[in-house]
Amino acid sequence: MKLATFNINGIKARIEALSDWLKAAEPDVVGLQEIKSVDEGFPREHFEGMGYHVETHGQKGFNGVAILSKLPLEDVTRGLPGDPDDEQARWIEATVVGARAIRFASLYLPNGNPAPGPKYDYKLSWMDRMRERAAALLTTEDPVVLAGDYNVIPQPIDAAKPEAWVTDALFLPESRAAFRRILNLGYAEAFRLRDQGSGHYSFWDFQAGAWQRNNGIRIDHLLLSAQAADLLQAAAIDKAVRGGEKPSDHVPVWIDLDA
DNA sequence: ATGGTTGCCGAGCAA
Repeated sequence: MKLATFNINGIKARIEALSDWLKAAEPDVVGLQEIKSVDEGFPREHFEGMGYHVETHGQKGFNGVAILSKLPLEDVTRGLPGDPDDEQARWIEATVVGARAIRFASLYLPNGNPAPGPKYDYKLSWMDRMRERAAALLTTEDPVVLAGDYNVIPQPIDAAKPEAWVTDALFLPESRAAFRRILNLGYAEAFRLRDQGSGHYSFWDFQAGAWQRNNGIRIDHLLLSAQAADLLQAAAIDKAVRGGEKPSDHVPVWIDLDA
């Protein structure tokens, strides 16, 4: 089973690019981020026509997450628990019903810039809440896959120019420590499990020729519970998507599970 | 330091 995460940066602007990638890569399950659309505005029928079940958790103008799945989705929940006043659409969960059920989340972790400030406080408190939810998910029997735009550069090797990010919310020690605390619950970051090398990125800024200079960062991750990690066959980044027509600033990251 | 770009929508905000 091929499962992916893809921050598409606006579903309306990315219908073509996303559809082209779906046809080429044929993923079974995709977590989307930054759909930047309300649920009613999401082109659900288009992707249903391509053979996917569609579940969305959107809001007007920005944020918004979704799950596309060729297999049926059950027990869909929307929103990250822990703060009833949080109205930002950044989390959706569902159980993928295949030969083996998999609990899958699509998440859009807050950017947090500028740091320090209220946006950074929100990022860190959101990560606390995510850790609580990630811990709760480990008490179930099913393999767990937490896929999304984490807005965290885990290590210096995950940036072409780590020195340019030292004061950025994506790379501050507190952000990286909060990410490690989630891993330490018992999650493995899939790409790092398979590849210890440097120079692999999932995001290149639209500005300042970042793509042309390969000035990227790796911030899109799939976290696997032990049961999921045991099934891992492959993990990869579809870098070439960034060079396509009207690309997102992120590219898809995917895993293959023996499930 | 600044500016550089894109998408949401129709003015700035978010990234």
